[in-house]
Amino acid sequence: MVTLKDVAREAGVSPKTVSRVVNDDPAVNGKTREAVAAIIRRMHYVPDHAARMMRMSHSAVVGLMTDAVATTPYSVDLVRGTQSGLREQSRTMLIANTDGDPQQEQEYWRMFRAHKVAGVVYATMYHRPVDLGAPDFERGIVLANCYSARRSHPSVVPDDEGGGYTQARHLIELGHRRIGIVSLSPVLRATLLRGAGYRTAFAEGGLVYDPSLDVPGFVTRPDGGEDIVAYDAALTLLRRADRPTAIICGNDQIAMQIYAAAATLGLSVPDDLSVMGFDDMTVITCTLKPMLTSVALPYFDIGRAAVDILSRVNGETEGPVTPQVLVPCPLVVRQSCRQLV
Amino acid sequence: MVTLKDVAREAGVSPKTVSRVVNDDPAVNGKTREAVAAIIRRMHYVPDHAARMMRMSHSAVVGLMTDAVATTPYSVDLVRGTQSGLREQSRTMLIANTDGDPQQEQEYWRMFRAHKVAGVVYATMYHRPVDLGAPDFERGIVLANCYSARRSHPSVVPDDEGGGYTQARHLIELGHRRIGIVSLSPVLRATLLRGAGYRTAFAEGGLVYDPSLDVPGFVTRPDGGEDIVAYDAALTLLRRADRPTAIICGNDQIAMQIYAAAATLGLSVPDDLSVMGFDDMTVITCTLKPMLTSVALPYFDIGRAAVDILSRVNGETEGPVTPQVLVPCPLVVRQSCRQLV
DNA sequence: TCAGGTTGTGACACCGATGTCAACATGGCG
DNA sequence: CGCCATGTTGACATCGGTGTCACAACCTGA
Repeated sequence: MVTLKDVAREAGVSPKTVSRVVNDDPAVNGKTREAVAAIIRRMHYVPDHAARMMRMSHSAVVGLMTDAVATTPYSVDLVRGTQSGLREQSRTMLIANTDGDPQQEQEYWRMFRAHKVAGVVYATMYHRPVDLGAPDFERGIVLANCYSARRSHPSVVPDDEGGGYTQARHLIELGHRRIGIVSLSPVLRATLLRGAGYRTAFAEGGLVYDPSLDVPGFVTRPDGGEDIVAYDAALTLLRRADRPTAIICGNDQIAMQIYAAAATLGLSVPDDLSVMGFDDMTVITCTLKPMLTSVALPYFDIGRAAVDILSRVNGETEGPVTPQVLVPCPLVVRQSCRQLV
Repeated sequence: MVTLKDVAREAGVSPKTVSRVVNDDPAVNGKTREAVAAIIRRMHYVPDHAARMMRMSHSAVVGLMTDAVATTPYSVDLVRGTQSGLREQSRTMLIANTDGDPQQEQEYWRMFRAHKVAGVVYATMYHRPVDLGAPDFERGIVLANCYSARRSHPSVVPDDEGGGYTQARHLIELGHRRIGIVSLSPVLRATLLRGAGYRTAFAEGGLVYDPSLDVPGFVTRPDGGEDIVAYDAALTLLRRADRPTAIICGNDQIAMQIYAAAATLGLSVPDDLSVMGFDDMTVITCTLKPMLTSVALPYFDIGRAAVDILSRVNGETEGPVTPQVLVPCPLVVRQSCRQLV
């Protein structure tokens, strides 16, 4: 390990002066600065994070605590967004994945304290309320994709209601009047919120909401897992005499099964049936034929926004700390929805 | 911050004794130990990671450097596996995502040095050779999903050749004699290796390898991106008079398009056509109707193995340091391949 | 009873950086 | 010429732990 002292000795100055150069302290003579900087480069000196942190009493690392988000394909973008935001602050990220186990979570809170992380982004896989207990933790905490029922921490969540509205609105604008819905599991908050969005759009467009056209595409097994039943649900919907001309899906996987059901019945997407996805998982949306129009779940932006709020909570950045940030879910138009004449 | 000294004062012992209790040093009287432990709990004392690290000169954190692996749905399992392995060693993980940018990578190497990480797992999105340059970094480095052309670091890679063999072998055992292949981009190492696996299995089964049945499902655009063309490729294959009874896919996305092509031609999977995926992305494999038989890319195991090797490289664990570990790609049988009579 | 060993504990220096404050050189001004 | 402002640098203490070594108290066996 090359240390500050080594550099100082080599440069014939005091350690403090080297420290000044490293930290861009203006109170250093130009000549001295360059001489020292040259030696730093030559010796590959890298300041010791631990020592610095000890002296400064907080670190340039932010903790990311997740239940499973970091490890499911659904929402890795949240990790990317968080990292991207941190990079701009020259910070890095310590990842803790609890798998939903409270004991692991406890451990990781201790770990974060031990590391004196500058703050924590607490993210969940599903948009849902959380109760953090009292993780005696002094620095800022921001919730991502979840929110505190007791409003104890600021949160950043996707605008599911707006997303639902966007899905329905787009189809209505294309002239669809009979629109089926194959939703996520009814227990999810997202389902509830998007439902509200559909109704608003329907009302605006003068459509009546028909509950018989609104069916779940996932069912919960007794063991807590989920089974996708969108294929069968779609078959039922599409065999009706008054079958819908368009189907709104709770996610892109459901859309995949809708495509399959349509194929089974000899219906063409989008000629006979328009399909609207949700999540915008490109692995699916860009692989389906025709490519799937979807509404993106803005995980990347959620991550970035969370980091942003975090630095405000900690007072490192100017700006108000809003208790909840709603991140919009943008429409991504591809080829699966057609204009009705 | 509660410090060691605070606890010591409260307990009426020296800081060193508290330190001993924290570190399970046996040279502490039982009574003293319990008294101190009680106070530690009461005061919520958590040892300062930075101070400890400074004194001990290495940390309990391992760096995970990735080009994009941490942030693509394909391989998050690698992150999970790494974490799982580290957890058993009571370690944690600092994540660095370079997006393939050498400058960012340079920065992150510095960052890892500054953090004195105990080692680095260097993972890539695609199975490929890498050249690390000379990241003057003293601690162990293990490559995951990639390997050093100059054999300068141990690596853990998927057994693509074995995976290809498994795909072909399974279909041959089911009685298929005409097998089409829709592969990944030919520039990928995986494509090459799996091709070798196919041939071995074909030879063993007495089949002749017919190049006209082996077509790429992805093409590289001039801008470097990739377009999936498996649908069209499959249509061509399936319109032949002597159409194959089974198709081996380079990944599960390709399989999705094969399903679509089959549906277009009125062919049923698996009655008229068996389809074999690769990767085992459950988002796809369990959503397709019928569910897709695939060969799993064992990212989780690769992550775990990498951590394992890393602790050997650093001499923390007994065991040989093998220059390259091949992790098998297991067959996951579902409903898309049928036994021919 | 005493030499020699074991156990339990504390004093102190040190890891590598930075904040504080003092010291020194320089130059301008009355 | 004396004095103060300004610019530049270094000595030293300090952050929170742990390694080293000394030391006291207690045991053991001759």
